[in-house]
Amino acid sequence: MAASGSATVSAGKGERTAARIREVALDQFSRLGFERVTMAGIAEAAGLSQATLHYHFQDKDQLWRSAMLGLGEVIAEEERMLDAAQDASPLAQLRIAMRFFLRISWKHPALGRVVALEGMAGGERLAWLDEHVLGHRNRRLSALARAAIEAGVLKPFPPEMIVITLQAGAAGVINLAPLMRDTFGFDPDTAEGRAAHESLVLDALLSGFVSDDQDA
Amino acid sequence: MAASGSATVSAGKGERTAARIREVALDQFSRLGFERVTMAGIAEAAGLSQATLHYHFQDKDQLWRSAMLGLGEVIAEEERMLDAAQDASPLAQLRIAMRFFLRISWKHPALGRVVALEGMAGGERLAWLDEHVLGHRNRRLSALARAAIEAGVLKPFPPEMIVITLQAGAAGVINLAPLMRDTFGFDPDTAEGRAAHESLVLDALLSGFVSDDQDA
DNA sequence: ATCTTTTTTGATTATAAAATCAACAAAACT
DNA sequence: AGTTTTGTTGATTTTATAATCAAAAAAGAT
Repeated sequence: MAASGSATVSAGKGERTAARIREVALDQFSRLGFERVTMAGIAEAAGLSQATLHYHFQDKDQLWRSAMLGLGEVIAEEERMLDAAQDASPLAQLRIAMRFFLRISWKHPALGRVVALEGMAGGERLAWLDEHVLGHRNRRLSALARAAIEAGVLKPFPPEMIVITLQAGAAGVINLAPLMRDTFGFDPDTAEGRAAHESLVLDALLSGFVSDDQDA
Repeated sequence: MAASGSATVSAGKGERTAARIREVALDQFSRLGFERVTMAGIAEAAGLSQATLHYHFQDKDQLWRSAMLGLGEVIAEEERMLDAAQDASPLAQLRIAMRFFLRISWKHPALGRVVALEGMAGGERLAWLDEHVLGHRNRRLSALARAAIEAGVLKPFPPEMIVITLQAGAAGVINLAPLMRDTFGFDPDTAEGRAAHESLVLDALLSGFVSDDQDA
């Protein structure tokens, strides 16, 4: 077990390598999906032997879960931001959430990718993600959308669909950056690209759902 | 080689089983991605032996390509529809394309899934898809968006981003139906769900990109 | 400095899936 | 009918990858 004579501050060697493994694993899992990723590939990218991975994580499944919990922390941060804005209007909170989603999605593109990958496939891994990482936050956003509809400031579509469409639309340009490069020779991941994207999401994507008699 | 004494009309036995294999393969590949799918699994679902698959298709890669060309035909149909509407305004053409995209996406959910899956991963398969299936159509839509922007009817964001956001947003509810079921207990794939979704895409998602001084 | 625990590794095993092949069956052709 | 071509299969080989393990190296404690 973790014996630490000195303070909890400096993470022992073991915890540091485990963290590095998780980081590499999250990147690869999110980009390629569970089965395209190999333990050997992660080991190589992390500069370790394959056996070391199995020392720190029982098996590939455990490593996947552990990597995903890293995303959980990012989402928890978003939720704290929403807590701080609880007095704002539902629409204002949604805008805050979307803006934050963009920021963390560019910083941790793994988030949107994982949602897309596992959200399509269904199955056990999705159920686990829903329970441990995504579900609470998505239901919270859905409740905000419902409140905004009831207040007459959002168009009356199923709030679940609105939330999913907003996220899928916002993540599209980030997730599909490889496709955009291939198809258009256009790389959205630049300073100007990100700025244009933020404006596009807030001033076009989101505003399309705002009722016509409101100001966008 | 294909020796057909009688007319080209009746596809020989070989072509019929090849078609069945392609059909099963497309469904599985799009749902699960390339590596989660096994030749044995396809063979079983098609009621054939694994060796038969290798008789009709050299290897798994060839089978994948062949299955993807099935999607190419669906897209070609969309392009013919656009050809027929060439005199309409760019915005009207985009609306037509979106409506058609929704129809085929609900009918062939493989399309959006494959785009999401390979568009994120990048690599050889994406490059192949871009060249043989997706690229032409996406660049065409992008040109329409650019024209609409120049005409002042769409907000001035990078047209490539607009096209990707529209498609990703529209496909979100379809692709992520499993997630929606897990998270919200909400199944979008019903008659009412599809109707609400079509309206959401055309009257909220797309209209968000229309300039404010235009009528949506 | 010595001992103990933690961490890492090379080599090996186990397993699952792709690919091959020789033989057999069905269809098409004369 | 007999012959050739096309299609199908069970059994086998090959290959890629997850998982294990005994031994070594490094870190930490006394």
